[in-house]
Amino acid sequence: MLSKWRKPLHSPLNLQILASVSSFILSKPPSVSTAASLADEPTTSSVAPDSGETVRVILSGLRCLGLRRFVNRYYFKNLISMLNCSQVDQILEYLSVENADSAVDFFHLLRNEFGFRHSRFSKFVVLHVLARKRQLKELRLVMDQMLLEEGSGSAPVLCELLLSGFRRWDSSNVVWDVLACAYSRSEMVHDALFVLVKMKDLNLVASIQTYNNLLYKLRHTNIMWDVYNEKKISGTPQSEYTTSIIIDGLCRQSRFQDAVLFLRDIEGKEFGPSVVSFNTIMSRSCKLGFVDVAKSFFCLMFKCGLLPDAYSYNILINGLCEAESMEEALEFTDDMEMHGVEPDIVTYNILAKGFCLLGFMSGAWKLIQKMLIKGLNPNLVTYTILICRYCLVGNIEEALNLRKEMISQGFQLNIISYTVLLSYLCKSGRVDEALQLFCEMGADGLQPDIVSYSVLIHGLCKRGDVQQAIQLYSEMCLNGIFPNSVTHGAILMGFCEKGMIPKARMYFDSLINSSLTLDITLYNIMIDGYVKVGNIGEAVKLYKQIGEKGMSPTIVTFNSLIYGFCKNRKVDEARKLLNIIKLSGLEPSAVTYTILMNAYCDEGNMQNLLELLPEMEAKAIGLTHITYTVVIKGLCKQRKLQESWVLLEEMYAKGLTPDQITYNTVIQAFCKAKDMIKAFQLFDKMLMHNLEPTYATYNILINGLCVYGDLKDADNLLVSLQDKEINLNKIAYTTMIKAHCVKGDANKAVMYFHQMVGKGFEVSIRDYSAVISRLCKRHLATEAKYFFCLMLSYGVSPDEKICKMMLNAFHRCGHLNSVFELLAEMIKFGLVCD
DNA sequence: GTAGGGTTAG
Repeated sequence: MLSKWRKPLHSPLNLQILASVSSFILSKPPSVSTAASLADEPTTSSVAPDSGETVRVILSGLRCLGLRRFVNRYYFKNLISMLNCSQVDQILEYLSVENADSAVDFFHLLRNEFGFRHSRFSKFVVLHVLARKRQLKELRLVMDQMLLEEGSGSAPVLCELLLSGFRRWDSSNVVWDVLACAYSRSEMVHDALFVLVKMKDLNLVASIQTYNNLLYKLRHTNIMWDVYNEKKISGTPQSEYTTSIIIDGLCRQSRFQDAVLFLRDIEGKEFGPSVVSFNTIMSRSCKLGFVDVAKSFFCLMFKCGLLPDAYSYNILINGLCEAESMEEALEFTDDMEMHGVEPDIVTYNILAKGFCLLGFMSGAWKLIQKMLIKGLNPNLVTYTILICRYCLVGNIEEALNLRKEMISQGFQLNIISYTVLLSYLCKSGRVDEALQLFCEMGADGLQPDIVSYSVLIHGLCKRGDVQQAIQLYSEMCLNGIFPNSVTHGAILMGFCEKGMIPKARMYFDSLINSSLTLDITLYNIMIDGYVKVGNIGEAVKLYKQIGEKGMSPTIVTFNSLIYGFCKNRKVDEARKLLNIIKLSGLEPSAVTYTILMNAYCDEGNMQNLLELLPEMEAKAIGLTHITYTVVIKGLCKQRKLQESWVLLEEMYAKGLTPDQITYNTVIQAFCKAKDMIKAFQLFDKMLMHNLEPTYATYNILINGLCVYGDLKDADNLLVSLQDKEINLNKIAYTTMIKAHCVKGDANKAVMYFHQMVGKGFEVSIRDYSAVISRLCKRHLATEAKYFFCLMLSYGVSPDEKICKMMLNAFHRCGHLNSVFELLAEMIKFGLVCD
């Protein structure tokens, strides 16, 4: 009864099963004594059927009834639910010979309806059955499921089992091959390589699909060549994808020249350059910014007798759009049509993005009209491109409206479109709205992924909510999504921003030591954390470690170090780093120069500051709005107010948008120059440009009026702001209080003090101290005493300094009773007095 | 082949 494809069963146990099974098939009921000898373990109960008997009874039932009817019988159902792994192994092994279809069905039935956890042996039995039946799709599914359960590093165990238990099974080659391929597909590349080595030992040949898959996964490493050479030796026939994967790999390894040589080398061979290979190299050329090179390859395709497909055109059009050569992109679109290749939805999306990049929203909309006329409907990508654009220019409301429109058009947003919205909500500080949207996403039935989680975790950390971020992080892990270095970077930054440097460092070390997340950005975040607290020493140590770990610093690394030296007033050291940047083959950025300029500005060294500008120009590094602000700050310091105003105008002319800090800088300078009229003109200009003034803007104006203008005007300004329900921070009030104290108007000071407390601001001993000290200086001892009592009534304990100030004032004003009262209070508070 | 996430400056 053994079929030809099947290895002979050799273990004694299997032989016994087989013996009993054949007797069973011949309709002879198995004797209890035979059954007992088949049991894995001695039966302890005389009522329950022993193991071997159960197996035989089930096999008998299956044979007589067929699976469906069998499982509907209560008796059998009950029996199945009591099966153990070894019994299932026996049943499946038998069925694989007798009735392959029912082996597979029985396997699935146990797993899906009985929640049975199959042994590796059972899984391999079914995999071999599927391989024999050439049911490759299902074979891959079962294999994927198996590897998901086995996890990384399981290859040795599985190979051992294949070798010991299935070596002579038919279709063993297919199972080995699918195993290698599944490991590769499931990102367990080392396991895939292990299987490949074992296959070579067994003289089994892997399929080209497996080789291509593995090559694809390894295309960014040198191991790619080992696999490629192995494939050549094994004699596996090439496919046209193999060459395009190699070319893609070389491009990704920044070996563009080698990729071109490889392409040239394979010309004329059986699988010479294909359209796919050309597309790959064109795509890479564009990504490297060499659109012209891509164009030459495009022409070369014709010369090689190949016709570009829609992909080729789209790649080139996309490259042209990204290089902002919109006109040429449109020309190629026409050319595409002329050559009988119809522009598809991807072409239109690429062009729409091109218009968006140039800021021509109207162009994008017109294009969509044209697309509709051609009978092509916008898809999710089209909408996402538009949402991105609205967000980028800060118009999140319009982006959210577009979401509503999408829903009304019957589109369900996918994870990517939601993540765009989440990201920009977080970036503009609207983290709570992002969390709300995140919930809506879940209600839409969308599972958040690593990117959407990371966006929110980052948003929370940036806001200082590390605790909540960690909660979300745990939730993510519980959902089976594992953090990557981007997620870790967010948490690390959260610790740094909170000033929890030792904790950040511990976290950092654990990440770096795991070597799975060796990432330069993590170094940059940690280095920046150190320099922000002034610890340039540790920052430099980490910088040195970067090289030791075989990585290279980026311009961000250097910028943070330069910032650190500047912060420690070692501007010369910082400047030296500028040369080291150039020696490391990196280019300084606008940020590099801005940090240095700011340091020179703080030193009052305008000459050095201004000398950097032509250097930037020579390197074609554009000034950012922050660079301008720093230059303006420098000019303001030199009281060159007119020039700074001119620069502000120049920014608009150059398409840069001055922000609140730019305006605050110039406004403050005009205040200091007692030119409150110009200060308020700038304030109006700011409003005209739809710039929301910050707390600092109001504080600067209030302080300006208090110190350099008329205090009454300051009172009026505060009232008018309060009338407009504009939020002010504590500094606005302390400024007013200070000014009135200095002027000696204690009543007004008291009034603002009460307003400040009424707004819920926390008032510290320092705030009381500031008021009391000013009042004491003006010999207003009674008023000072009022604030002192107020402080005690709010439960704020006095310190020695404040008491001494008051004692002096009382003495000077001859308030002897108050002196004694205060001394009594001081004793109560345990304050020593001489 | 088109859409999403991280680090630096005032």
